[in-house]
Amino acid sequence: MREEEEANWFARWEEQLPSPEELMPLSQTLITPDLALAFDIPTVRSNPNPNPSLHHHHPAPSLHPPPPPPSSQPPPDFDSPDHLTTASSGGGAGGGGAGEEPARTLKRPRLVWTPQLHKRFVDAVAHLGIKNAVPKTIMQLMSVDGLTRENVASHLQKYRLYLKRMQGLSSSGGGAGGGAGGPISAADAATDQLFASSSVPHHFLGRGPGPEPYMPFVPVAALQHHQQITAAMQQQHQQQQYYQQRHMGHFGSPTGGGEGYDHGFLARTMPQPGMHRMVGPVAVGLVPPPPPSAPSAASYVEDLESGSRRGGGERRMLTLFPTGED
DNA sequence: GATCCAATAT
DNA sequence: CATATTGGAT
Repeated sequence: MREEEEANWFARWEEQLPSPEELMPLSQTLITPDLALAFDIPTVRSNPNPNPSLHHHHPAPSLHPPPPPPSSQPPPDFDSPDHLTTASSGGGAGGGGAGEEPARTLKRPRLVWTPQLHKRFVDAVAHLGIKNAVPKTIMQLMSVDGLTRENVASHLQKYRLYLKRMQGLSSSGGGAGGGAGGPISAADAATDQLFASSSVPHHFLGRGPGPEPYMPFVPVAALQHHQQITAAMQQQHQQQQYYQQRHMGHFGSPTGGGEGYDHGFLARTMPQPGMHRMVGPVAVGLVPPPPPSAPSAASYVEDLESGSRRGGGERRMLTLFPTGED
């Protein structure tokens, strides 16, 4: 019964995990020093990112915004491509960038909730239970560096609306896609793309207060590290995407086949075949405080997927959703 | 004071 | 439309 369901859930979960190959392909290569410096993330989220023994490539974009002490220069981050409009800073400039003052007055670019991020979000909420799923907690569980409570709060707000909407809708189609392929698939309005694509934990709907159903435990793998996701990572891509979206209708995706865009970055590490792919919560030194009646497992952790799936024909935004649900 | 939440602004 | 920001309430 319920256990079975959960078991399935788990199974599916694993299936969704990205394969080692998809793991960290690009990523930091695009991070510009500017960007790195630009991120002045005040939050005290830990990010001891031990950085896996990556190849020569530099440590992950752990854009740890170390409070730039006055006497500090941008780390010699190897040469990186410029661009990435971080803003217009200065005026002009162009060229080079120049002013290096870390500008505390920098504003971070809008966070873009990619399916990957959203998934983390949903999983976190699911594991926390509606009760404990408040921005702060969610944020902590997500362990995404750079993510702020406000970011989560905002998204949560929308997410709740989505759930609510879904509650009232059970089978009648209102109009949108008309077809109901399932209880919730009806919602394919452009609005829900993100949400619709992600699996909504059943207990969410129609569920009020009450003890949480308990999610499957997650053995806290004391495994090594997995790359910590940083909002910055997302942001990089986000920026590009956002930019392109705004300025170009679609991406230059070769119709028909040319993929040409698979960022499967944001990966999780630990390809150990045959072993469960659970990773420990990144924040090893900062495990979220056990909420009053928190779900047993403090670390649920989950995966990230590569967002490259264009089925052939669909002209949705690029990082639409991959999860090939059943 | 912190944080949640809903509303509102960009 | 998706996020950010603000304001009121807890």
